[in-house]
Amino acid sequence: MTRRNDRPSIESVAAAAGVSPTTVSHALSGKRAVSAATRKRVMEAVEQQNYRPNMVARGLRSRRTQSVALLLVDIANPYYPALARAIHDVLAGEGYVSFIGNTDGDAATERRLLEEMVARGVDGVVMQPMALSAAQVREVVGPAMPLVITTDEYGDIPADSVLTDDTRGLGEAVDHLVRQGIRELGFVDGAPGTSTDAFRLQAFRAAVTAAGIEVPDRWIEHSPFDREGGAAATARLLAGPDRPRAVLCANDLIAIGAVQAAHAAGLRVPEDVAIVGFDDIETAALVSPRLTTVVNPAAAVGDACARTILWRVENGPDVPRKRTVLPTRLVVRQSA
Amino acid sequence: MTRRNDRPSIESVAAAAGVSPTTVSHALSGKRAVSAATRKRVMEAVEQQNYRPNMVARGLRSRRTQSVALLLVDIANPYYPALARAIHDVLAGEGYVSFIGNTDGDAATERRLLEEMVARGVDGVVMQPMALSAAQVREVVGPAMPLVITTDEYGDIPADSVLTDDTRGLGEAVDHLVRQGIRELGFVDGAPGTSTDAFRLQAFRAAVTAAGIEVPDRWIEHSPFDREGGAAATARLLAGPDRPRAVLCANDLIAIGAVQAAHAAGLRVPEDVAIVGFDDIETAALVSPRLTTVVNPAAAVGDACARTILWRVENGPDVPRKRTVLPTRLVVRQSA
DNA sequence: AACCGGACGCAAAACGTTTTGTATCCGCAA
DNA sequence: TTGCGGATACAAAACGTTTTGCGTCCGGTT
Repeated sequence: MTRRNDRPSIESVAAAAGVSPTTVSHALSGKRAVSAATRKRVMEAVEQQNYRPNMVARGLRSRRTQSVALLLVDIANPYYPALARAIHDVLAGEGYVSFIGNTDGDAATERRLLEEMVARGVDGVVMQPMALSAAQVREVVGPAMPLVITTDEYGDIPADSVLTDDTRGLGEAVDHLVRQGIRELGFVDGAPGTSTDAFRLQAFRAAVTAAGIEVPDRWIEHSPFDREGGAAATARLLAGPDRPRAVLCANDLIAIGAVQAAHAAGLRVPEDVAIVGFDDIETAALVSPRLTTVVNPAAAVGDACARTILWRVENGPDVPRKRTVLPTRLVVRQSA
Repeated sequence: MTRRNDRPSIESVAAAAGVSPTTVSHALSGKRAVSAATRKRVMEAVEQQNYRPNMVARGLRSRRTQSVALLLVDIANPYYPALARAIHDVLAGEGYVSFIGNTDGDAATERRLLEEMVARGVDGVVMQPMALSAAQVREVVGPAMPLVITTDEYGDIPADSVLTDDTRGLGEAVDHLVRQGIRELGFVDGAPGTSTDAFRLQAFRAAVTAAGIEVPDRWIEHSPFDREGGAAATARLLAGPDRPRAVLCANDLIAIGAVQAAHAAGLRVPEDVAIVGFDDIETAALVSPRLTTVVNPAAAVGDACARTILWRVENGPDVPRKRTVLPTRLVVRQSA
């Protein structure tokens, strides 16, 4: 009596090939030598029964699940899909499979999702922590878990990281504006308390300082990372009697809102106020005026994350930490 | 000597609580009665050791992994993130975790990813098959696997399904055009051979027939589901001496390309040629002219997929199949 | 007093692999 | 001839749970 609705097991393959399960395992994994003739018989049995090893059993015994967790703030945010896609592609190429989770930048959710992933025995975690510090993340995943994070922090980060050099692209943007004689710059940052935002604002400050420009605090606004927020924040920025001649934004959605706010205020873009975005999501090239923006190389970031996690899985926790920083650059279109 | 770097096991919890592992399991799962006093001791031990059950061991024994696979064509396509997000949200609320995979609409990839997921013991699969038929998908996942698919087929589908009533929204679009006296309609369909495309074209034909309109074959074009393809296909459509007065598109990216092609041909939108999209991705409301389009309720689809898969997991393979069809509707903006 | 059934807890098997220790065989060198 | 080492294969343990079959205890009924 065969078990109903069941996939072939290593045992059934072994029986068909006239060998022990051990030998099948070795024939498939190559961990120990198996004679060519035996291997051939095994492979035929595998083929004929269409055997695929049960990965959960394998995972239990070998402590490798061939899976990694991808924990993003919000997959629906237009920046992430390209990143997720790139990660998925290189992982899939190596036989890994991806879990995905949306944290919403909430500490409790970040923690819960991390625990859920650890409990499932993922081989590694790629995460964009917002509420938790890298150290806190490290604590919940344990000291040996391969971990790459995409947000920067001061000091030593107990994980591998892949980052973007936001200051560089923002510097190009500031230069671009200055060359047009524009020195009155505003900035609409993301919501405070998130970690990206602090660093993007900091990058702006660095870029601006490098250009020898002073930006008054009243020209720095905060907004959620979406269009509505960007419109509202920009409206505030433009309401005062001395308004900036250009506003740089922490992401493209905010920038698109900024353009709308400028239009609503009867201002022309870029003639009256120049707007520059950040990320270069697909929409940026499609809105009107087409958005001048700093390109954040999402696919390259994803690619680097995936390669880094695989490298760490391969090499274990003791090899020194890797920190990858990818350049950003300005793409000039119409809005500035 | 404790094992190095190891999480607490059910055994260590049992020891701390002074009971057997069996009792801990029952205390946690509630499968058998445990006295209040014992349960309390167990819970305290769990708390104190911060015990989380190893899901891969649990999965091996119980054959439930609390995970589902989400197999989409391409997460980077702007329509999918909202869908993925909705699915993720309801699943996460029930303690499930999501695998994600991009099939690219390729038969071999669809098959490989499905097998990979099955091997990992997912509790269910939500998939948008493009190259494989539902029957083929069913065959690789086995007869008992909960399966919901989001593409329609003729005849009986061996899976639960959640679909959109594309004909309805397209009908609204046709009516909208007819009311403006426009009866010369073109259609830019997706790439032939994919399953969505066939059904969207069919929906267009149904809508058009219902309105008593005849559409000549030369006004029907095919294109990949992206902007470049849409522009090229529309250029072909508008090149002839008798061009349609309106072109409906199989998705918004194609429609955005169509607008560009119209502009490139020196035509005004919508005065010379009206353009209507499909999906209502976020970009649709941001391009210029703002796109009139059929809204495809991605979040609602995702929500329904997730609820359906959970329902099926709950109820087993024997309860009758469920088929959910969600309405689509026209949103009128500027392009038509 | 004997019986019964429910509540409670434990031991052992099972899930499907990988891993490790060991046995056998064979050829070749001493 | 003996001894030895490599090649090959197998048996058994292990991974960390859930599940199942029993046993014991207890209170209430006959």
